[in-house]
Amino acid sequence: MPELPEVETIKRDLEKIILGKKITEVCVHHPAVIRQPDVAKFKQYLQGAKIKNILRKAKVLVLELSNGKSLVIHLKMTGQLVYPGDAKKSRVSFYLDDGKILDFNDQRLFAELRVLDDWRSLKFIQNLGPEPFDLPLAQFKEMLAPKKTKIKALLMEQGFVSGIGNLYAAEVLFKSGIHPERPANSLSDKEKETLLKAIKDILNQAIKHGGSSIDDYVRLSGERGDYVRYHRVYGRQGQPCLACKTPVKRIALGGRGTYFCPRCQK
DNA sequence: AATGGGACCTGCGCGC
DNA sequence: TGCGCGCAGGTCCCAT
Repeated sequence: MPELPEVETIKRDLEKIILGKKITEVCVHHPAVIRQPDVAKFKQYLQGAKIKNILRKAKVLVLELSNGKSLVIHLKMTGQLVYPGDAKKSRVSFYLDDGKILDFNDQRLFAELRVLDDWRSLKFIQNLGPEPFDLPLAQFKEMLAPKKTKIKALLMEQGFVSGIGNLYAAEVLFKSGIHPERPANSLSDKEKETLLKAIKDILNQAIKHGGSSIDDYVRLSGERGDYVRYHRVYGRQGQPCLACKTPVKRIALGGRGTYFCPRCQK
């Protein structure tokens, strides 16, 4: 569930709270989430290291450490970082030199934790398309031109643009008045412009409100993200469109729940 | 090349 | 009450 705005929110929360702190001990309660290297080395590389820098690439968090290595975290769907934690239902607990715990939770065990020498060389990172905020309109138009794929599927492709998932894809298409099944190359120049603006606007607004707490996502403090209040279509099937009162429709697109207004989105 | 489906997992809410 | 089932969606992988 965490998409760009949620991960960015966590990143900013982490910067305020744990930047500069030292990891004194790592307790791995569920080894499945440790993807690289093995658990013993994972712990060894982290223990005693200071958190020197925190960054986000698409939906991935990177904690650069004083020993030159990096802790790379992909929360996937149900991953959470919580501080201060109590190590009760966490998959991994990071004990910090302030005497408190940074807990990593993940109900469904999809998340991926790695310690790497060079996070930039991770294949997933290498394959990422541009971040929407760094994307000029001319380039966006060029990128869409040869694509026949349904626009919503394309927006969610991390190699195309990075950071957008199912929820924000639905919201930006509603705001743009574009039907999720439109072939990407059928969008007019005007629509492409509207769409890129909607992407930037909505992601920015969502960051401003600390992201969207739908299922598991919470901020570092455990607080919920407030952007749910501003959702127009996501999760609202059968309810009246906030613009025209037509019931919001839900279809399956690429196996994903897709919400849209059949009247406002053409 | 693009699309669809399954796999990875678990907990929740639903209908019976 | 309790069971089985579908569903939730980020990403990879495979088949068509």
